[in-house]
Amino acid sequence: MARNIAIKVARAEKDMTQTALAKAVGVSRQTMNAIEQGDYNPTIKLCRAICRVLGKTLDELFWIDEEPGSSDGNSERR
Amino acid sequence: MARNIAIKVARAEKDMTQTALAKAVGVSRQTMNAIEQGDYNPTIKLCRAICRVLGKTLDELFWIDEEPGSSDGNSERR
DNA sequence: ACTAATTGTCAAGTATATTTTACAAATTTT
DNA sequence: AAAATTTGTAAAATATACTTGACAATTAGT
Repeated sequence: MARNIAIKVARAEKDMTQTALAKAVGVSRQTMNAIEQGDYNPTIKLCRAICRVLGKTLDELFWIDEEPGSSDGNSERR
Repeated sequence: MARNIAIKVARAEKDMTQTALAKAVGVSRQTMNAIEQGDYNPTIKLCRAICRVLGKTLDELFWIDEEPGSSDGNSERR
């Protein structure tokens, strides 16, 4: 997939470790790591939890970062 | 959980049936229905697909609509 | 009122998100 | 440069998202 750098940045802003974020969000450290690594496809419930802890919106943390197919680098949506 | 009315509305705006949306998004009709019904917790990948087809953002379709716990009616976030 | 289409729901199965344990890189601290 | 913390990765087990098939309830069309 594609690595989620937005989370890494937001985490850095809050000075949290992956382990800390994982705990705050109620999920295993490996799961958090895998998400940042882009190795999968979390549940929206988990995404919301991450957003709440990091103080970001879904669009900020989970929009772009993957879904091939569209192929052109257009950043338009809606 | 809580019914997702935003999707129902957005679907109406596009004059699409649940079946049509399900097909457009590559998922079964029952799954789309269950999501509108709030009976679960889709994958973010699926949420993105729905947003693309309906021309809405993640925040517009998938933010509020559940997560108990907070209990007060405060709509603040971030 | 009748018919057809759409929506709500259930049960059993399959696919995949998430956990646990465990270890090797890499980074930070002393 | 050694020790300690953090991060990347893997395999096996468990929980849950999603499918398929089938049927009742509701809504829209005639």
